[in-house]
Amino acid sequence: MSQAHTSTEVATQKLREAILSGELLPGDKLHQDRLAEMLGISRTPLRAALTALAQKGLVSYASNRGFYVREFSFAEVSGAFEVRAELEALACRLAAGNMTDEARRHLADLVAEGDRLLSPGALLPENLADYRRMNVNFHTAVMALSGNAWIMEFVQSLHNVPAASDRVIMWRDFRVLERSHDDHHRIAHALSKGQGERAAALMREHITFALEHLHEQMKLYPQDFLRMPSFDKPAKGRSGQRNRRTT
Amino acid sequence: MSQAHTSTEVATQKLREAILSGELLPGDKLHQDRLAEMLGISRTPLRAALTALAQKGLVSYASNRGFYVREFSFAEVSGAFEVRAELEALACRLAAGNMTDEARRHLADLVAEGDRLLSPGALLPENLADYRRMNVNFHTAVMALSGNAWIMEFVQSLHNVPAASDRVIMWRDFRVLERSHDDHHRIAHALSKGQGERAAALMREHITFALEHLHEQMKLYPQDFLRMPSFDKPAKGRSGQRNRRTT
DNA sequence: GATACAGTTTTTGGATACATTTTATCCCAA
DNA sequence: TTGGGATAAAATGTATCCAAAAACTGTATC
Repeated sequence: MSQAHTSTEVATQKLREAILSGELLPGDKLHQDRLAEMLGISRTPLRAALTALAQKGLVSYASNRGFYVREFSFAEVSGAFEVRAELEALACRLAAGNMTDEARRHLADLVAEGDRLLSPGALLPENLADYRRMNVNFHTAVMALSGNAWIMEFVQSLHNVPAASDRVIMWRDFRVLERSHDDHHRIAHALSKGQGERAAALMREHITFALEHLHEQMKLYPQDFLRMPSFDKPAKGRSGQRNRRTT
Repeated sequence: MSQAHTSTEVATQKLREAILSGELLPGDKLHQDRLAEMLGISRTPLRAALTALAQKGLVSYASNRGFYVREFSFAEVSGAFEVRAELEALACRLAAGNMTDEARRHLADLVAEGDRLLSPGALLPENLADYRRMNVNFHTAVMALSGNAWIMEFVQSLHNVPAASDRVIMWRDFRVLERSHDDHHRIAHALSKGQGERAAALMREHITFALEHLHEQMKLYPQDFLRMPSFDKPAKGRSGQRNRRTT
């Protein structure tokens, strides 16, 4: 499947992965020479990749000063949820008018898969990745059904914000997980019946609740979020320089 | 005041202007050698600029095939309005809780300026630019007051879509202009009183109406939109190759 | 007359080299 | 000791050069 990709694209993808996976931490300086050598390419395609990621909001850039892994304030994370809630609610409103039998089936399948993954009464570690994928697919499916490509594009951007992503699953509290998945049930149900406003309201609540839960989790288990944006710092602080050389 | 800008940034800005002003038309091929020579820079910073603009959605890119000025379908333009309506409505809801006396005064000033510009009973050609600026400033001010930077960022992106921009003023029908400006009055009023939902509803209608009006204008004066996205074509058509060499 | 094909030309992608700016170091003076 | 400033070192921004890929052109063939 991987074919004829240009080095710039490969580098962009690798850097994106490294940032989203936490291999590169917010605030890290992105030295061009070192990174280029690590990736086995010259600085030209690397800079192209960095430029692209900067526009996409994953890295920050200052003239003559270079690129850094972007840091997000808690306000930005919180704001990302607000906007996501609104955009995905809009997606529901639009999707309700575009429902086909195939679409209904697709959503039902995703919901059923979630049921299956939660049926043991807990989210087993080996099911975490699948659940995550299912969750992403569900939200993506709704946005695709909306027929408005901007929604998908912007929500994708917001997924670059750590902790604001669908990828982040709060697996500690099973009750919360069940409730969240039940939202999916109800959203799929409402959409299938063409009830756009109802689905929109559910989706808005679904995402708003996720933010609230995230907030609580951050208070309960702050250590889980240490590798995340500068949550503890009030605004803009230079994060401690770490020596990372894990080839 | 403008100094110390890197040539990449200058090129990015110039290209953006050229595209948004219509100097470069959707579908135009962006030859690297020629553009670099025109701008008086080498291909390296030019490519950085193009890469940035590609991520921002102003130009499209295909590997080994180069950059083109992006073309938008009518569905995309229409979708841009939908999302804008939702995002700016959200901005109103949030801004209502952040109103200060200074903010109230700022909005009132902008509204008053609009009154002044419309007072002759028509939008005079020499006032067009000022009215445009006022309009942009009003919407920007509301988004800034929301305190959510994502809203501003995404709406800015949508302004890259031709005809979906605040810059585009429908000046033909003065009645419509008056009505639109009256919306500003009411939005500012509602916000000043902290009535977020009311302001949001007004803003949503304000923008939805703009789309509807655009649609009508396109039917009435199609020639005004010939230089715009491929509106007349159903989906993706190669726009006729024009020979443009107006140095 | 249209189409497929091969060779040429053009254009893009990437590597390297150079120029400019920023940052770090060190010395000296207050 | 601390501050300032000159100098050195490093990193970034840009230009140029080379390789690979695409597009173009003309010819031959059906």
